[in-house]
Amino acid sequence: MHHFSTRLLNWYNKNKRTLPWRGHRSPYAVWVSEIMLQQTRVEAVIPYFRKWMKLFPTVRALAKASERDVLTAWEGLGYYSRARNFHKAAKIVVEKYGGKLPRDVDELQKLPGIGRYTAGALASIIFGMDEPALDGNLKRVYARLFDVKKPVNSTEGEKLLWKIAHENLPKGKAADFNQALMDLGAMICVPKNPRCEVCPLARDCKAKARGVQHLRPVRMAKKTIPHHIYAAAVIVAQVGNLRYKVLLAQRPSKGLLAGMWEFPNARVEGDPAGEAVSALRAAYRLTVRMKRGLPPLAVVEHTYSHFRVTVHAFRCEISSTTMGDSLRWIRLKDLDKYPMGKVDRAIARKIKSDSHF
DNA sequence: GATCCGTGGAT
DNA sequence: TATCCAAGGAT
Repeated sequence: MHHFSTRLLNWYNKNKRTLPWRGHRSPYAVWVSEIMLQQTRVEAVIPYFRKWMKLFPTVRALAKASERDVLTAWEGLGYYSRARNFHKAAKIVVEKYGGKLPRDVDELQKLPGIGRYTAGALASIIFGMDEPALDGNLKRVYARLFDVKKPVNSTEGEKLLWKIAHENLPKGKAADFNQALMDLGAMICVPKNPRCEVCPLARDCKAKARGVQHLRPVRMAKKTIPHHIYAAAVIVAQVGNLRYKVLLAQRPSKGLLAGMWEFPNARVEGDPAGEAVSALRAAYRLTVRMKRGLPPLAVVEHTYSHFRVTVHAFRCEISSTTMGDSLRWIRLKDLDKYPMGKVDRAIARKIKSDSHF
């Protein structure tokens, strides 16, 4: 009985996905891909990867870029701290390592945005080092292959899976092996309805032998997410002939959508139209005025990781301002230069397409 | 060590 | 429509 890695690597040679960062000569390109792929699907990453490599082709180019340009390039990808950490790490690599990634998993892991998985992935894929890289795909595949009953998102389960990953790593072949398991997890050993009929490792799979592949991996239940309603103020003022400016607010440097720009908004409990003015006034100390009976300019629903929002964007005016530091007038045509989350970008697009402006 | 951090595709 | 969950890391 051969080890399953032989069958896996044969399958990989014939069936591996062709991805923009594969076979790339630049270690930096692999680094870009690994950061973007954290908790993010390949299809979502590909267009961002191409754009990023044009904007910031090298570590040095990234290190020299402004944070706003970095965040704007990341806009829409989510988990924006990845962009900030990557930017910081690029600067460190340029200053401390002469622009080259260290060939050492512990040193790699010290860089912001690089944890245990990414360090292993970079070490194996870039340098061919014998390091496992346990991501969501490998956890699922291993949980089935070895019929792991411990929850994969528990401390005990993770510890066991890393042990399995170390023990099964074929020496000298970690780069292909790690990526092969990722491709297998993405194409064959998928979360729901795994395609065991065409799986090269079906004969090795303990969960399948016991007919419980659908019950693996075991995962600890997550709590249900709350739903909140927000009222956002779209405050537009005319600057000149056919020229307008919009009032935007910059979010705090920590927490959700840290540092991103948004339309001034406040949480409301019930009827958004009825509570908007007082909520916005309390939140921003602006004297806001809203035309009565006017429907929202846009209603946007969105789910974040841990809660859901419905945002009603109202046309508002301000009669007097004691503008806080976070508030700023932005010319309508410059709206794209200010990185926003999905909800506020949707509102921004709505305004720009509005024939009134 | 549990919680927070975005978005979108699949089912 | 609602739920799951991704090439995880930081706090």
